[in-house]
Amino acid sequence: MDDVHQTELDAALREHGHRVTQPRRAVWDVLQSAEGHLTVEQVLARTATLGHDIDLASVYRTLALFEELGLARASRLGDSDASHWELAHPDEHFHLVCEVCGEVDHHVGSLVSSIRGHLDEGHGFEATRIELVVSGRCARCRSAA
Amino acid sequence: MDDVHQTELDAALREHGHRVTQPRRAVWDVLQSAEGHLTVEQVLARTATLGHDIDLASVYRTLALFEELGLARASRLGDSDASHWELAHPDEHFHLVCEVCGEVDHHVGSLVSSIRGHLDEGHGFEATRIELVVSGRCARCRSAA
DNA sequence: TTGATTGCAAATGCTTTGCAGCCGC
DNA sequence: GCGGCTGCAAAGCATTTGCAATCAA
Repeated sequence: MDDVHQTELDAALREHGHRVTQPRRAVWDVLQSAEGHLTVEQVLARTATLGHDIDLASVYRTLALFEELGLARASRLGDSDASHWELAHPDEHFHLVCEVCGEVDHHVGSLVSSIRGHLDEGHGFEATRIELVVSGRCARCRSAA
Repeated sequence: MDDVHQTELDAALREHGHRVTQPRRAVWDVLQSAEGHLTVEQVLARTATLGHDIDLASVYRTLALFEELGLARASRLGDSDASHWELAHPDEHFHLVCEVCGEVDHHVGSLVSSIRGHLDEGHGFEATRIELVVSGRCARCRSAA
């Protein structure tokens, strides 16, 4: 698909002694072209659309590897049991989940990093991972009501 | 156990047309006397210690009811699959999970409400529920390293 | 009495794992 | 060729649900 992105994947895998395989390329492609969050099932479905016949277990294993390499991130959104995956964007953000329309919005801002700083200075807690999920009603659904 | 607390439970249940049953009293007792978070299995174990023989499914149903009534709250902490339950304290707080010692700390402060205000004013998003889980290393484990 | 609630057991849904064969290196 | 990866199927967990018996009101 996108050779530039594939090169990025290749480098990350090789750097840690992992092999570049077809399932890993396919999952990577899907994450690159996704506009938001995808469940594991959705990732599987999209690889199938691209003509790949990958096993569900491999998708799980691939996503776990990507997370370990810092390439992807999982979030528990809303009341769903399934994890939602996205590329690990360098900018810190959090999620706004609308309980009415179900839309998940990415909120980029200084909030997350200010939380980190606040904790480190005030309480000596070194934050490795900050997971912030806000549920409620988005502006559109509020005005529609 | 504590009659004052039981009265509180009775009122909340009756107000919504629910019955006051022995399993509900028992789960309520356990949550009251818990110093932190409990998994469903832990709640079950503690009711057993108190001499009650409750089914696991009933514990799930009871906790779900308590959440619906605003009496309890569930959180996904750390990398564990199981939900962790606690009483719904009126003050907003979030959780600091130490990846080294596993301790979960409650952090009370203005951070959560300031998040709510920020979202409402700046983006029209009405936050119903704010879930903030911070993973990292607590001060003690940092100095121990 | 009467219907909400429980216990029991089976089912569900997401995720993980064991293992033999395959493929990247 | 070697060893990491994959596909397949089965297992593992947390959680939910159907249903008959039970118990609060």
